Amino acid sequence: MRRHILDAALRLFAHHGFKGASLQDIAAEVPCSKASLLYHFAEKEAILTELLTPPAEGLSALNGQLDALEGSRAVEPAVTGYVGLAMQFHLELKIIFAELPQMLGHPALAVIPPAVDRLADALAGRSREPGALVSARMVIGGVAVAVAGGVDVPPDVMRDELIRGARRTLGHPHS
Amino acid sequence: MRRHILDAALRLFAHHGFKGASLQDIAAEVPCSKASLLYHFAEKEAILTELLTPPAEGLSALNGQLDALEGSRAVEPAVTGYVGLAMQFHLELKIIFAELPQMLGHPALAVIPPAVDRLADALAGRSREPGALVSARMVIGGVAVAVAGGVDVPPDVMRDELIRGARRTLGHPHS
DNA sequence: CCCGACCCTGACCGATCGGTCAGCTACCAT
DNA sequence: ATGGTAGCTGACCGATCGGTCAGGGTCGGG
Repeated sequence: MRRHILDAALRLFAHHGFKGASLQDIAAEVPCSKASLLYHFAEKEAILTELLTPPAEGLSALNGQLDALEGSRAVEPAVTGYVGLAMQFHLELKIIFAELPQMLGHPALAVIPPAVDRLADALAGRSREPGALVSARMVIGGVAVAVAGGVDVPPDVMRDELIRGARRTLGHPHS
Repeated sequence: MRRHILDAALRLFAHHGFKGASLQDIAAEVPCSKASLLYHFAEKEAILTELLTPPAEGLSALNGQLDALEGSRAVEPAVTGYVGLAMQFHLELKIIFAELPQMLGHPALAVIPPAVDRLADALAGRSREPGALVSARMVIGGVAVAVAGGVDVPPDVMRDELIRGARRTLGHPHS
């Protein structure tokens, strides 16, 4: 049941945003009563945090691996790791980008923006040059939008093209 | 006064989303009364449509120019034109990407997603190959996120880096 | 001096929001 | 049979939402 609620909430949050999808909407999608949602979850926000915990942990684990690498050695695993996470959690990613500003208010979600910053640092090859910083942000946003937007290609092709596009963006076309 | 309202609404919509920013919030930001907002604008949504009209018209005008060009000749002006629009309307762009799904419901805003599709087609050099389609979407999202996210570089440097990054993503590094 | 037009506002409306609560049902070990 | 527990729900709550309305303030032109 919790799984059904989370699935329905994931779809609705991704399509209409966190504030745009009401508990009534989620209950109608499950389907169940609104009170049943609040029996399984303490509050509406608890549903969101539980939805975003897996991708947040995935990103945190990726960052842990990337921290061991230095300089440009981190770029390639950062690209493949991020593309993999983005494709696995594409709906969650949509929520994260749409709701990113108000996440700073909720402690449980506040870990995400800094984790994105750490990923950007790895994608930039630990460089502080404006070109590297901008390119890193472009990869983060570009992969997210390409995955979220409806480009109709098979998943394995999409994954390959995302990785190659990201490498080109960063100026590391080889590998 | 209308200008003050639009400015306040632009900031709040960009930070909290359309549904996340209430008329009370906007009135407090202006500052004025909530009733005053609805004297100048028929409804809350009218504020949003008026905010998004200039970037929508700018994108439409850009698409008009790009339609005259064919194949890969459209790529370079598409890149520079889109980067220019993105930097000019970076807050509006944030709203557009966060609120993109529910725009299909409102006729006044429904023109935006197809316009984005036309831009993506130009960025892809009118190609139907998966690689070109994915790269075009990556440029659209990458530029938007890089502009919206707080990369602390001077505007002219940002503009230059965005154009170069987009060209690399598309595999057109020359020019 | 008055009038109409334009701005602006407090008070109010129904609807919907997130959240609470008492109680119903189904099940299971004793 | 019985007591307890887990799952679920309808009814309800205060707060806030977008939106309406009657009226007050402030002008410039006749």
